Amino acid sequence: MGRRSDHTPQQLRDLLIDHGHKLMAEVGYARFSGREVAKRAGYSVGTIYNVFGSLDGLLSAINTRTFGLWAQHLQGALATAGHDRIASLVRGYFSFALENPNVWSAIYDHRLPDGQSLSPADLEGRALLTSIVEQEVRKALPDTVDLDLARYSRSLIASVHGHCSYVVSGSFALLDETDPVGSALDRVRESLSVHQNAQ
Amino acid sequence: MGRRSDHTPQQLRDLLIDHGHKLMAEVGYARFSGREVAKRAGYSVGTIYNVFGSLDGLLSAINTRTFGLWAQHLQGALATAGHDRIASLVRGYFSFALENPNVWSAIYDHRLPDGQSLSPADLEGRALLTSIVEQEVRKALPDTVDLDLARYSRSLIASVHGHCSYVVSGSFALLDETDPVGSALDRVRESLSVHQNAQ
DNA sequence: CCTAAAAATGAACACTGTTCAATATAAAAA
DNA sequence: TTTTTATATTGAACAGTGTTCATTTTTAGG
Repeated sequence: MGRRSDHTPQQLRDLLIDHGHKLMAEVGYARFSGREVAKRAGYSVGTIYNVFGSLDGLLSAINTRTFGLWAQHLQGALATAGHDRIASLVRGYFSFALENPNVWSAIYDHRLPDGQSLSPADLEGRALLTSIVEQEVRKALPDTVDLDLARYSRSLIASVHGHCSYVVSGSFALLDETDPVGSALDRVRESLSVHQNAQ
Repeated sequence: MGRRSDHTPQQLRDLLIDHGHKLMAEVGYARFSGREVAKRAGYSVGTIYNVFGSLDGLLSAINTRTFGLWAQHLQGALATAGHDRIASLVRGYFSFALENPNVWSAIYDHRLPDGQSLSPADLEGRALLTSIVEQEVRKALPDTVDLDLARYSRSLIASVHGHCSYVVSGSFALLDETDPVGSALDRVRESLSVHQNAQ
């Protein structure tokens, strides 16, 4: 076959990402299969390579979609937040991961081969999440604070991420950790308080 | 063949873990192969299943060995530490990961199938690391501090872990993060300072 | 209607994890 | 010493994987 008229190139791209994302949510990174994605989309294996160049390309696109959903989730949490927006942010970070463990984990499970890096489109699709956090961190600190806010925000994200990844991977379950979200939030608050009170 | 006399059961176990750990260091989790481990050890595929029950069993054992080496690395760092033992600990955490990225990442890449959990032997082999940190955190705080030190130590580990995993996975490289170890240490110090000064 | 360009295919290849009947070996019994 | 028994080891078989690419099908333009 060739040049079927049932999908434009863009539609085909989206279709494969749709089915890929669903499959990832169902079975997780370890059981993910490119062949299965093609089958579900009604195309054959080779099409993935025509459209994305490689399986890594599809996986990157799937994960970029997850970043988008995650950013939406955070914006939803902030929209209904009270005065403590930082708490809403941290809770939103965790709740997305816990509600979507397979696609969330896939973000960190997938690593590009040495030398390769994400496409500009993928990078752009993932930047929103960081910028949301940075905006809230800025609001939480006095204008006079002497900090590289981009760097500092990424560091806070890293702290929360560490807690979250222990929860999702199950390392914390074993240790009877009852409130990992609370611990993460405590660490963030401690750091913010240091910089709020600095002169 | 059967009952070869060139290795005792324990020696065979260790031999497979040796070669498995080396292969993991060379190629990383994604390219790891049980067949290849067996071949290098001079045995056939089935032997892995005889000895470890499953490939997950071998992978768990390999990762437990990594935990052991990591704990040794931290003890080495503490042995030559000056007055700032917390800094040595955080730097040791990072330097092990950066010097052994493949085996370090494999700890988090490998996840047991749903319902399965680590053997008691594996759990015990991994506990040392946490206990080393807990001991140092205890030393860094006044005896009067009102904290669950086990929980609190795990939370600090999670914070450092988050920074470290961003470095090893390359997420931070992209963002021109020049000093992730410094950021991690800053967050730890901020938290400790809050509890050192509390009354 | 014909042709040229492009999209879609799927067989082929080299790998993977896992199982398990068959086999080779060592230790125990005769 | 020979025979038997128990068990450690094997590797073919199976069902899957990612990746390539010559072949085929379809569409669009002349």
